[in-house]
Amino acid sequence: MKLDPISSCAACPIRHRAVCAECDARELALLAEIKSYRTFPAGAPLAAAGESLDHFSSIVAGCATMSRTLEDGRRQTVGLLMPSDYIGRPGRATSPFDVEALSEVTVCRFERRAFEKLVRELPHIASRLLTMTLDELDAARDWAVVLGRMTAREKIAAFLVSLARRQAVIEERDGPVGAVALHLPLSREAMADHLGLTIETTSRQITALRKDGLIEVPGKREIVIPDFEALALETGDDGDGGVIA
Amino acid sequence: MKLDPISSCAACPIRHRAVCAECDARELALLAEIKSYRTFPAGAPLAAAGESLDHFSSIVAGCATMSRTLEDGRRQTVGLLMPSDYIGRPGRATSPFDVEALSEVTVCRFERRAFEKLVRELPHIASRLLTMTLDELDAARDWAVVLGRMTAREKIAAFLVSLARRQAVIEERDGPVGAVALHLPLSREAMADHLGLTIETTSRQITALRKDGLIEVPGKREIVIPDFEALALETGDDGDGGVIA
DNA sequence: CGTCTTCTTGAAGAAGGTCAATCCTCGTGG
DNA sequence: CCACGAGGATTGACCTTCTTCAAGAAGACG
Repeated sequence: MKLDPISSCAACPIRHRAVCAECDARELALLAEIKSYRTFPAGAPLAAAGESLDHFSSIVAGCATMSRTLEDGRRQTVGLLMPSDYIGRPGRATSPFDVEALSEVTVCRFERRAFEKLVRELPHIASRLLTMTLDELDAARDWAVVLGRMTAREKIAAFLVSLARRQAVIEERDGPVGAVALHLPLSREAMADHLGLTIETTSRQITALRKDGLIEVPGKREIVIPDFEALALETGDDGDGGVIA
Repeated sequence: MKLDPISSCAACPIRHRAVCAECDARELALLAEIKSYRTFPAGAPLAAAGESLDHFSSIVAGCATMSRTLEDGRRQTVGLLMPSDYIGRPGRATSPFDVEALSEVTVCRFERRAFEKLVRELPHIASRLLTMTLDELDAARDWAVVLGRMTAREKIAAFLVSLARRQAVIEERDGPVGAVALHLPLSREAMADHLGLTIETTSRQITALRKDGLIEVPGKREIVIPDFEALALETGDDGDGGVIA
């Protein structure tokens, strides 16, 4: 997906969910002056743990992982970045995690210093950034429950349920009910890293869910959930604490 | 620990780290008008998942856990709240998690509506809240690495290392080096819930670390780390991505 | 001094990891 | 058009780690 570098924010697919969501026309004009688009191919690094990160970027299109790799090679993905999610933060010049494009990724970005100035001077930016960060914090804590206490089967189910919910938001549909088709933006290996499992266990549990009729697997990167509520029951979580993301 | 309800913010132990840290004298006076202190005994619930939460509270003294319990009783702690940490958020009337006092806890709190007004009208509050939330998000993501990829032994080591670091911050000392004494604010069960382990595995790994000379255990709630760096090496993380909290 | 709670230790079992072989699927080139 | 090869995915066999179930020790407290 290519975007015209000077295209209007009005046509931006993440206009109403990204860090600019609360901005008015005047503020958007200020942003447009200093924003720039950049596209990365699948597999490209968008940031590296411990390295400098000079921009604050919002994902416009595509999908990326945020992860850390331990000295001996064990990797844990700590966030799956989808359109409207951001990379970087005001007040810090290095990234604590690796960020890697899963598919071709287009970002809308600001030079760090300039963005810090925006956060200081435009309350609509600061306010939206706070809301998004609080939401991300809740999501990260929800994910800790998945990583710490769920079985392999439940982890797979929880991941598919959360992915279906996020795709619904991105495509501006209602929350998933009944039968849902899902495209997986990750390989089995990336899923395993996200779930704290091995690739073999991930594969086996997908097969098990398929044999139990809870999912169909028409292609390696395609999942059909015939009954969303039934799959959600497999997570062991009654969901009263908020949406898992 | 009891605090005078009308005591001056100037003498507050979390004055320079809490959500009010960036406020000037004039702003503190505004806060003082609407703040109230409340103390909870050990074991008391400060919030319940799915229930309404009418205040934004900062922990002044004591320690609490933030957790979720699955339908079948499995529990995962998603955050260990220490002085200066906050409970609640602007724009949301219910808590996504249970919050429970581990020791006697004193909080400084604001009625939710009043706090939302503060966030809107005092940029120093909004800015500090954003910084704290971004830090919490990094910490939650760091913890995901512990939960998802570390062994039981590494989890215990990572927890003790992170606790030592946080205690140093709270007591306004330098970061831990060499020999460090540590008071555990949690029971073995609470530690297990935090680490995604059983209480038995937690106990066994503490014993193993003791037998290996990496820690001493003078009391059930007391740990001495004779060589902080040696224990940090047991976490398998080289720490280049930021402090684990 | 008993009783309750918390912690520790032991033995057995299960879940998931490791190692290894095989299978797709798709792109390439003969 | 079809054989070949490479990368990812699946499956199988075995093994390690952690959990489960059970019993006992150590404090804390009336």
